[in-house]
Amino acid sequence: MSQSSLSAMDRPVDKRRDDAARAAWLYFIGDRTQDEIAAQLDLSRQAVQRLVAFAVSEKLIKFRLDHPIASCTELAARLVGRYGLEFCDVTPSDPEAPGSIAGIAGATAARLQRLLVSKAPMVVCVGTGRTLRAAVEEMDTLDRPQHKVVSLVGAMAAGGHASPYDVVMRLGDKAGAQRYPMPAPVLTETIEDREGIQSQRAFAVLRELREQARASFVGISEIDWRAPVHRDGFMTDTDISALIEAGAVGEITGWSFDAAGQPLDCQVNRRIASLPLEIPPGRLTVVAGGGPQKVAPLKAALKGRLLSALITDEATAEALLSDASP
Amino acid sequence: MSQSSLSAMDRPVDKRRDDAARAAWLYFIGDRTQDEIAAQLDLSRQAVQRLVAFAVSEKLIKFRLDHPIASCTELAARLVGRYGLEFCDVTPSDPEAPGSIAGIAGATAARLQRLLVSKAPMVVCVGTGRTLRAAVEEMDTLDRPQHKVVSLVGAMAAGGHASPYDVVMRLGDKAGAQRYPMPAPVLTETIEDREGIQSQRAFAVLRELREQARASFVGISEIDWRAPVHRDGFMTDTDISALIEAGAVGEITGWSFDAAGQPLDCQVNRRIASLPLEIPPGRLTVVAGGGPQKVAPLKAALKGRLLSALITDEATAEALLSDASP
DNA sequence: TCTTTAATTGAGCAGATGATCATATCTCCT
DNA sequence: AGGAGATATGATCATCTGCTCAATTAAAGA
Repeated sequence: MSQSSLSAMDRPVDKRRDDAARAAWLYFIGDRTQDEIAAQLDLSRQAVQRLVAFAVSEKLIKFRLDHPIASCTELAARLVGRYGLEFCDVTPSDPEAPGSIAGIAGATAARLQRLLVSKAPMVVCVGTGRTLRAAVEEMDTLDRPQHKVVSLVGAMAAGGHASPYDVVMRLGDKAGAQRYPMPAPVLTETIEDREGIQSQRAFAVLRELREQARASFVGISEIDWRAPVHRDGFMTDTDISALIEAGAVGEITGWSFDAAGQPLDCQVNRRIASLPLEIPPGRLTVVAGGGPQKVAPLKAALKGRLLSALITDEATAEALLSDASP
Repeated sequence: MSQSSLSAMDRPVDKRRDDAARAAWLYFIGDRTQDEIAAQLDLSRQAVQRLVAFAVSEKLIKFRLDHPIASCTELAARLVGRYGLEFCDVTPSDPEAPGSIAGIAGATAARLQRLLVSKAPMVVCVGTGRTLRAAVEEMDTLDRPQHKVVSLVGAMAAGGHASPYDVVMRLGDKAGAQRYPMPAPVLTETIEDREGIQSQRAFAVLRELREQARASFVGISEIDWRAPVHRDGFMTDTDISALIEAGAVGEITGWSFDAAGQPLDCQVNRRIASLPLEIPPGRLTVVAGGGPQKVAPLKAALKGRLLSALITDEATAEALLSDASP
């Protein structure tokens, strides 16, 4: 008495996603109520409600704003002008949720997408972190095996466990591109360890690919006792102490810099295994990030010209333009 | 006692769109309730409700499905196989609203977008009609002054009044591209009229551009007493009678064809001022359309190889694949 | 086979949303 | 200035949606 077809039964997971996509389509694009959809798909209303929620949470259905909000545009223009950026995207922000990265992730996704849809083979470098991770989630799936996605930074802690915020692999999946992860921790135990790891063949490949890269997308973080690199176990208490001592205010791909945006010449930075922090002219270095805790790092990075393009939110943009020095 | 800035007052329309965009952003992307948004923007809850509705109706905010629904994919593959198409997109359809073009418009918009985002200068030809018009609405705004958008068909009725479904101008606006409308009615009074119009300089330009076109996007319609060309006043009762008499089942850019997809050699077609119906190899001719009334025309057009790519909905795709001949 | 645990389902409800309508406000014309 | 018509606003209510919880089913293990 089974009503289901053969192919439907052996792939229950895909079936669920299919149904969710269909329900969400009818709900958002077809503009029907959940009751109507339930009748059409022969389900209960709540089943439909669950499918729609599932589709939204899995991002089978995507929302995109296609209207330049004047105040955001203006902030972006001022940031471009003041810091000589290639471009700057400013998304609205939710005053109630200052740490929310939904908007920044969406805007970053749009930039990544625009770059990667093109068919001419291309190398794109990426860092790690929650923001980039969320951005990749927001992208449409592509199939571009001619492109190469290269990691600027390892996704392993010294202990050997992987970060859940690894970006290369996921971006590789989303874009259908070749993936070049970095087989190294962010921070090695000793300088000798770092030299050992970096003398490996795989590292030379990464360095070479980096030379050809069209753009790099990286996150940015504060250096303090709440620093993500610390929370996620990439750096120990000792490391953080040393960095704070040395005047670090933020880091990009593991490299710590001071309030003037100068990379620190300290013991910790000497053990960082990431590719060097450099923005060769002509190649885009896009920093995506926002939230109160990232204002100081961003201000420093902008001063030190550690980036050539910025994606942030309204509140952060305002803070960056306010003349109050940190 | 005014709270508004100078720039906000002199552009009340943009202000409203800005607010709507912001409210919609907070609602769909920020995932806040209308009450919360009202508190943040210092408006009443209903004002927010209206702004969100406005943003949706004006398509400031867009919904997009990013998941291949298995049954649609399969139908598309079968259509590609049977008719040797370059590609075929099949969107879900709403059984309750068989004439709805929301899905087809979205899919067509995605194709147009993908084509026009690329920066290499490009010529794209378009027809007219409700479907294409809706598709253009769904597109993101672009700025590509290097591209040229060319009309395959005039947007004027014999009486001189313009069709509200003109596509070139709107697509030109959306894409920021150069626009080449056709300065002619769809159907002229006499063959001499047509020859006169077509001997004008502007026509030669259109013909030339057509040669360079990367792709053409056109609609399709039935020829009967409910035909859009009739309803919109492009063709008279006499014309329709003659076409039905001659065995017409559908038309593309004004050119009527029979059930085998052969363009008719009749008096009406001899007075059509549109550019000729031809699909040169290597150049894409995309037909977008769906709904019960378009099944017969589509079947004919597919048989006659009048198209090289198809964008339609699930129900139409099923009908096209069912072996019942018309 | 029986038990335990986990996953699914639908009823019920509280809150969120969209529509209607009466009132207030604005605009344009005389 | 006055008034007709159009437009915007907020109160009210019906409907829609999302959540919780208890019941049921399915799955895994003893």
